[in-house]
Amino acid sequence: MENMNTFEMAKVYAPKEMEERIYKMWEESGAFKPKMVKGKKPFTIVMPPPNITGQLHVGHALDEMPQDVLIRYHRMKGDPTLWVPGTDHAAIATEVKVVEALQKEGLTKKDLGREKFLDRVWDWRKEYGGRIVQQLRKLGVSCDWSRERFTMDAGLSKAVRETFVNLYEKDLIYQGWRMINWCPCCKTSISDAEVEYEEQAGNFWHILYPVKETGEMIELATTRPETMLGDTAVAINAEDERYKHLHGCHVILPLINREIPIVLDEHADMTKGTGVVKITPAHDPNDYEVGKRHGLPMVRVFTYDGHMTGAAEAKENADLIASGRATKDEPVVLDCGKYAGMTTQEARKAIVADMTELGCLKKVEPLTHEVGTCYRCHQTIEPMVSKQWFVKMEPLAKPAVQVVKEGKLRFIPDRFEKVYLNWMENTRDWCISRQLWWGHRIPAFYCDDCGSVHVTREDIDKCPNCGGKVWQDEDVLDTWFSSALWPFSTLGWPEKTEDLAYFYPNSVLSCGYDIIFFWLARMVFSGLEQMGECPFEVALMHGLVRDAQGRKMSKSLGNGIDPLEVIEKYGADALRFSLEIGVAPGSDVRMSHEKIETYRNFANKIWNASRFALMNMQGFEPKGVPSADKLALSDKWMLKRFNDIVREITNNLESFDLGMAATNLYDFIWSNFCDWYIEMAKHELNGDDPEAKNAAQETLIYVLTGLLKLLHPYMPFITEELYSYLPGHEGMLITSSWPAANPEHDFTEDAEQMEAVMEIIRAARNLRAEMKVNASKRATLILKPAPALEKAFRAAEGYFMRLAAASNVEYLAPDAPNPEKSASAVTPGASLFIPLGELVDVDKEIARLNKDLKNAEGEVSRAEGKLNNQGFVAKAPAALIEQEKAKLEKAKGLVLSIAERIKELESLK
RNA sequence: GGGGUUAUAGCUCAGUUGGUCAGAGCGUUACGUUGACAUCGUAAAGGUCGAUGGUUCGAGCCCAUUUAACCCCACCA
Repeated sequence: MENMNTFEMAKVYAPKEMEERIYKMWEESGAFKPKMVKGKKPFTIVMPPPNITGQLHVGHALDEMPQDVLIRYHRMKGDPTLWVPGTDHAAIATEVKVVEALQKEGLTKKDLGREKFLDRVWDWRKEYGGRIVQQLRKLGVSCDWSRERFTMDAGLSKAVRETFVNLYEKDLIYQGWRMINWCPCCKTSISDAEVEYEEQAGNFWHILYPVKETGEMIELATTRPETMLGDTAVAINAEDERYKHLHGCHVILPLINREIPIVLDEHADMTKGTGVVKITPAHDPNDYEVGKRHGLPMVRVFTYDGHMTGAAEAKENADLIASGRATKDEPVVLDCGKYAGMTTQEARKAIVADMTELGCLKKVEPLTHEVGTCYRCHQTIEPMVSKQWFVKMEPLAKPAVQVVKEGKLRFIPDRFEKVYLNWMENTRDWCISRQLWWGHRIPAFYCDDCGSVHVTREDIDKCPNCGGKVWQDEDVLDTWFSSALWPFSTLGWPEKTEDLAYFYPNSVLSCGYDIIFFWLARMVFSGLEQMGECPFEVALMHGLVRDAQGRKMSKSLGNGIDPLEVIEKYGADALRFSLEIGVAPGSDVRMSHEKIETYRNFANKIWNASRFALMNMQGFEPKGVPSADKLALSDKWMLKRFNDIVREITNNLESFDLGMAATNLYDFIWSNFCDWYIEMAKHELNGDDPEAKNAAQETLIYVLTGLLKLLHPYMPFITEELYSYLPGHEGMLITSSWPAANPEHDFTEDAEQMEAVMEIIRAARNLRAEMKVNASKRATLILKPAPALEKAFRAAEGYFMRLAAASNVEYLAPDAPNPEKSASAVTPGASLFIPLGELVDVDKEIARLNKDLKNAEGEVSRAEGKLNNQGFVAKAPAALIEQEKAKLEKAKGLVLSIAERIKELESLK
């Protein structure tokens, strides 16, 4: 490919035109597909599948970044690298969207019926499901789209079914009546993990129940008076002296005059309130347990859509019991009479009013308490007793705890290990059935004739026992049940595919810490159970995106950042970099347009640095690696520093310090490469020594090529584009090889000399700035160098002239008198003088030098203190002591030189 | 109630196993357009690393106590 004429390169980097073109080139070239090599360890990540309902938001961008960085790094390293993308059917979220769409047409789910409704969801999916996947491409994700999966596609549905049947056969899935979390808004059960607790203002209602045997009133407190109609006991503690006389007595429930027993139970805490607690087994998890201990009846008073039950529900329930299809575990439904049909909130008001009228309300005490809400719709959760399917967690959790304790699964940062273990060690059975239509239908078939239940891999229509007609369970599975299988279901399981054998277990799983319980934990035990191996070795956690003030981004606050808009304006690379740079693993990221702009500017910097390099390549044929003999001091310094940064970035990536690697790259490219090296190289490039020029060209291209490679995982588009312009490039950057440090370029000594030169340049600039010398006014730079460095300084004259505005450089012997009327400074490598004639004010000169002297003296006393400390000398490592000694010598020398200079100036006064 | 995170320059944050008189970006100030880049350059100002005590020759980093903010988990009637 011919080198691009640099005149065609725009002065300003314009991402918009190139990103789409480059992405298309990558995708069509097959660069995203792994090169499977037998015996070579692959690097695999599965992408957390975004919901098909999703619109790309900046949280997705943050989610993809660490993955794409690692994937691109490993691909360049030469590992067989696979990143599997896909989408999640998102049972509730999607169903809600489609129901809403129907509502606009005046239709309900029931109007359509199950089959037609599902057709509508698939239509919806066809229309919108691909949207998020197209949007992800704009971020530059380099996943293998040919392996894209969907949690509801045929293969994954098979995996779900296989898993369900496996667990059922092992007795790890069971069906039963249990206390579950019910969302009256979504009208489905949800798992414990899906309940979010919110602090809410509420009341403590102190109410009075009359005791039948003694006629006295006992006081108890409740936060939910509307549940009292479902009370089937009152509990006191057996040890409670206050109530010993009530053992065996009963109370008459006001409002409905139901007689219920007073039971003795440890749940009643003597130290809390009055020590008396009402027991509503059908609507409170604690009371449910108490009820089971005492064989109390369960009375349900709420409907599944959040109203008080009435005659209709009660009759239905009675019929069910009469038909024998209800079990003893099923609550009896109460006709709540005058309260029937009220919402629970309305009932609360009415019941409190009626109790007040009866004189049964003693007092109301305001309090704030944690209320469970649904993570989807944020409505209050009602605990209900309901027949559901559960995964038995204890046997599954055990190995999932083990793998972490044995270090087979490592969390980054490791504090999340504790979060994970705490959950895994205490988790309760997982309620997996959902009263929805969109999702994987539970493969359980019921025979009404013989009452048997059959869980099968293939659908059946006849009862295997009696040949009677069977019907399938109406419910579907929790959407997380299918995503729990993602690391192996996407590779073809339960089929024994080549992909599965090669890419399982995965290498890394990266996700936000907010889905550790929903997803990560469940993948671990599912992988262990179905595959016998932990699904990944490393769990790399990231945080949440916040706005500039640290608030969560939300629609209501309007503080969101639209990634598509940002990409349009600043480019995907700028967005990507701003999400990664300086972010410690697992911590939240603040985002703002200003921040993204900063890294757009960085992209522009690289663009222009490359433009500069290309402008200076006329007639240049790169040989690949610069050889030592013709290299200038600055070239050697650059090559040495490049070695350093290659090692540093590689180490950082290996240890998952992605934010650190980005910071290092930013600093290195801007400061070392652009501000220093390019500026110095201009001397050779514009000089009349063709060999020196060639060496600078060689170095410039070598280092620039390497830097583009190092930066590529973070800023894939601009680096790919620039790489294509470089002389000597081959193929695409995305599939090029990761740079390695070249030991022949470890020019340590030359680099030190260069640093001494740089120090003089800084000092000279400082002097000029302080003396307010116009930048365009050149002046003689007089050096009194340390003898060992004079040669290096003479070689660096061009840099002094170019970077320190020196008109010429003169040298003084160590014992020569210092020039008069000069601004001066002292560096370890040399004293420098800039004769500025009348501009020099001796008093100011002395003042400034005194400041420097003070600093140097401070350093001397610090180093001396250290070296005089017996403990330090005895215990510190030898290298450190040597270093300290060297520093002391240096500082002492400085003190002497500065003091001498001051003395000299004093005498001039 | 249990667990966790954070506290470093005006703002946002780095600082990897304790060892170069504490770093960056933005902001501020002063200069500056000499053909890569004003989406830029040069220089400067600015911090007793939340507080107290301890371990150590040596602490921003380790330990204890403490203050403040935030987060997660938990069935507190």
